[in-house]
Amino acid sequence: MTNKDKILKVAYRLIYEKGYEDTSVDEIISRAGISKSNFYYHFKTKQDLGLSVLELRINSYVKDILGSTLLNFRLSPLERLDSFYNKVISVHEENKCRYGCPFGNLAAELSAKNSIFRRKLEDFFIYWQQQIEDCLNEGISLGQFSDRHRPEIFSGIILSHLQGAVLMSKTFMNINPLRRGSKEIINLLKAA
Amino acid sequence: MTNKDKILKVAYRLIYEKGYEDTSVDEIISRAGISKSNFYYHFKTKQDLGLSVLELRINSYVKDILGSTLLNFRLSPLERLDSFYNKVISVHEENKCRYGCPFGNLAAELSAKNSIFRRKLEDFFIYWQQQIEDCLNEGISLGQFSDRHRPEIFSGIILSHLQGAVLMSKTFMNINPLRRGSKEIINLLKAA
DNA sequence: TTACTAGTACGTACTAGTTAGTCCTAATTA
DNA sequence: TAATTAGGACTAACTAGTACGTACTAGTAA
Repeated sequence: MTNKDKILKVAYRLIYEKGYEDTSVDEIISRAGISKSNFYYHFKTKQDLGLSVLELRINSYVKDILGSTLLNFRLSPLERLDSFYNKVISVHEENKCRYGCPFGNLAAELSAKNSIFRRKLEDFFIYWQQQIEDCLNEGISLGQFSDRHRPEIFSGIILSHLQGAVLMSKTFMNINPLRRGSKEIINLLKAA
Repeated sequence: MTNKDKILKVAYRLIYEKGYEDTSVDEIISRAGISKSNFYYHFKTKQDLGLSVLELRINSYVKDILGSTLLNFRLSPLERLDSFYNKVISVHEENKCRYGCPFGNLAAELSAKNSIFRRKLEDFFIYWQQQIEDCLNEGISLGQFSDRHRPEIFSGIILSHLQGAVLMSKTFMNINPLRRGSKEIINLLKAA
């Protein structure tokens, strides 16, 4: 593994667990076991690294989380949404609900004071919501979901609720807000 | 106005707009026009101040925001919930959606690393959700809300969604996630 | 020759928090 | 009445530590 990869790997975890500002370059290089000059050889600034880490997060989220659930087109729309919620729940349970959503955390911390991070997050949220909307649309045409809820609006509710529920689960240190909320949303969608 | 009140007033705003860690004691005393030793005369530590500010926030939120809307019992349950959403929307529009929810922000920033803040926030969120649940229960018995949604569960969805929607509105710098989401939730509740 | 790595020292700015002591008022005491 | 004491409110100067980032030397490997 190259030193650059070591930096990215360490920062990937630290920024998620402690937040961006609270993760220092000194701690990253110490944990990666490399020199500071080497850090600044690979990354122009701390923000440069932070943005790289965010892109990595997005890519691996799309591939590993969404790809096997919401974007797994071998599943039906209902199965896709359901498995997505289950996957998110199991990830947060593994972390004892401690860390919240990597994107929501960065959005809360940085979107007011750093427009570059804000725009990257905004783009990803828009993409994410669009995937939910597509799932809802297909589910409605297949008769799996009630047509009472307009996908364009309801996808926004699903994404917002997910962000808030993960935050509540983190604050309560308990998966129930996310588990119960997601279950009820699935029920709402199924209800005729 | 006493120096202690000046400190509280300045910190009240700064902690909301910039977050807790990003608000330094130096900036607080500089804006309040007092000395650092005076700060530490009135507050044992920065956290001591932060907790005082959080309590102030909670009290004034209950009094000024909830008191005139969700807890204004001269209004019907539907009017209470509707006016609550409208109030939250107008507050965030005044801030150009920049700052997010004062409680959600602190929860995202601190609940993983400071259990005192976390518990205070948890208590308030529980209280908040209970007030929503009471509103839903009364609305159902009056026939204003559909009995399809169990208040105990749906109040959690409303609170989580609100937190997430405010965060999305902050990230998008646009009130629509909150406005459209809240409107749809009201519709869901009204639907027979 | 170019890419990469280590090490060390440093600069500047900022952080929370401490120290020792001043000023003023009000109560107490001779 | 006059001296003394206690304590609240306050301050300038300081400590000790951390942050990001830079400068420079020196070395390794494809």
